[in-house]
Amino acid sequence: MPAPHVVTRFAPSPTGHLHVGGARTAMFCWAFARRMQGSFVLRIEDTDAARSSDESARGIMEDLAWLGIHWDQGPTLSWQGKAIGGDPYHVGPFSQAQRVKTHYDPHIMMLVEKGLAYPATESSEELEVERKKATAAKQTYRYNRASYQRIASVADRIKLIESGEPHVIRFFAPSGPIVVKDQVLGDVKIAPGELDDFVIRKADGLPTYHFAVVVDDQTMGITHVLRAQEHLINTPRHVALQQAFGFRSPIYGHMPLIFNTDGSKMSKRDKAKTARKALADAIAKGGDAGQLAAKLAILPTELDAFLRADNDSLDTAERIARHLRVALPEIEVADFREAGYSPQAINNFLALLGWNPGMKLPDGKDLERFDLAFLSEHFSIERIGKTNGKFDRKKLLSFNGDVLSAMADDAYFEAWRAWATACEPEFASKLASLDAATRALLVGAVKPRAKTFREATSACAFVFARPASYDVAAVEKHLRANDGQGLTLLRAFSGALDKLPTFDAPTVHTAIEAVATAHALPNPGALAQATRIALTGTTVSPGLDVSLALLGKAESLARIQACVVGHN
RNA sequence: GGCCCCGUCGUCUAGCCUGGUCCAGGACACAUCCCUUUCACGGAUGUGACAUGGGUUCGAAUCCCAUCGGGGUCACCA
Repeated sequence: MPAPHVVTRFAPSPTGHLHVGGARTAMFCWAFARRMQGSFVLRIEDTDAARSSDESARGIMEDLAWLGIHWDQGPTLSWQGKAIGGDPYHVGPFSQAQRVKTHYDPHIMMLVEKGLAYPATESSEELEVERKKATAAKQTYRYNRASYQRIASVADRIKLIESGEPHVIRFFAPSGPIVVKDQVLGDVKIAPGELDDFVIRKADGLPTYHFAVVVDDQTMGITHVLRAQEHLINTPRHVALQQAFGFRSPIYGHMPLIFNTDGSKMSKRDKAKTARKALADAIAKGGDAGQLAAKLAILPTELDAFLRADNDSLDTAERIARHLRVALPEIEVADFREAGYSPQAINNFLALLGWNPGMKLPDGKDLERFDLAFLSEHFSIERIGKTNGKFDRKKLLSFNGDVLSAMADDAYFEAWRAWATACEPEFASKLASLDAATRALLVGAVKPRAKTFREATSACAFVFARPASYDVAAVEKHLRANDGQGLTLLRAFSGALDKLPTFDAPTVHTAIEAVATAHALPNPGALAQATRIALTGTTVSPGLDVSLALLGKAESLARIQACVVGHN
């Protein structure tokens, strides 16, 4: 099989979940490969042995698969009965840790033999001292090539490398200027002397990112590198290495970064921050820290440390959030997945953050809503923007609401159930137990008032559970006021409902109006609100007729009865 | 601080390359109104931006320069 003329890659390091920024990078790489009828590679950059894990590599792959961003080459993942990945061009393996002896070491030795790389024996601590000195003197630190000068011959260098004495390998940086050809930003020139002799192999024998990337991009035939702008500054190093080897440089495109709306970095620590604030508020309102710790099953000292921001434990944050019922911000793709977002909305929103099709709809409005299929036909590097973006959750939420409400009722129900099966198993079994008519009624009730599946779930929670308590202010206003008018109406309504031969929404609707008219109400509002309180404990619910029909006659009457008795 | 990147409504952006059709268009958010038995959905309307200052030009959001502002990066992390 001849190699395709366009090969892109997404190369995450498996040190956590897939970040939304990473998801966007992957999507653009995927889309460009599709558009050019090329190939898309997934490569796992696990050269940081301490922080990498197979578990997170697998999580990243699952998130990508869930988003619909499927790779043509890379580690294989079986997903919904299909296999994603594989090695059709025999360029694997796709985990860098597995390429050390076969790929990196030989290439490193080539450079050493050419005099373009050399072992260096300074310890990290020694270098740190030098760095601090330079900073104190307001100078830019650059490695001084001491080891290069000290061991001047290639033969001696090889001897040192083979001796087992601790060392790193450094690359002898070229003295000329480096130009990075970037299709998003234009040519970026780096002056001579800006590059120092960076490390290409660490003391543990693993290559650094800079080195592995260059060798892998070459050996995997990568033609286009799309990545975040934070890597721009690294690119001259990669170009310098490519030139040392005589490799052709791929075409680069550095994409703008994504931040929180307040301009801060979107990171996992945001979850800890949110939880910490909630905790501080709870304590300020008179909550006892010791009791809280006990309820959370956390050591008081631990909780205290968290509160003082001595640590950002995710586990602690999640316990606090669950207990205090606050929502932690979604940061990673997995978070959005659990919150009941649809992949299509996430892809659409992310694609628009830094790219734009630049097309108009027939009515003159901008074309903004599209899916992966559209991207695979229309994506272009030229239309990637240059300015950093802020992640506006409200817009994503709005997109998600639109995607969900555009789904046919059956499809909606199936997607909802699939989400619940993965994220809310108890609720999933409740959904599964419903008959077809009730399902349709439920979807109709919930779809327009929920922007995520999690919201849909809480919007219909009342169907599956009687009110645990009644909203005090609402009871005062809608049941007790006017000499208990609400309670009187409830009794009358209960009698009317009891006499209904059938209990579907239209029949119930007629009954509501009949009772309202009989009591000379200007509109059914007073009756409706009283009934809502009886059914849900609050004044918020789907349409009252639908809510009653959903509960059924017996359950509706029981709740009204319980409410009336409880408030006499 | 050095080096590099960027600067259009609160946010994401269209327009910029190829100056006039832009007293700058769309989307989300916000506000008001309509619909309505609540909350939503839906419909209508509105508020709101070319960072600043100089050039070039008959004409500049669009070209040039400077200033200011934001960001990235300065590891044996990626």
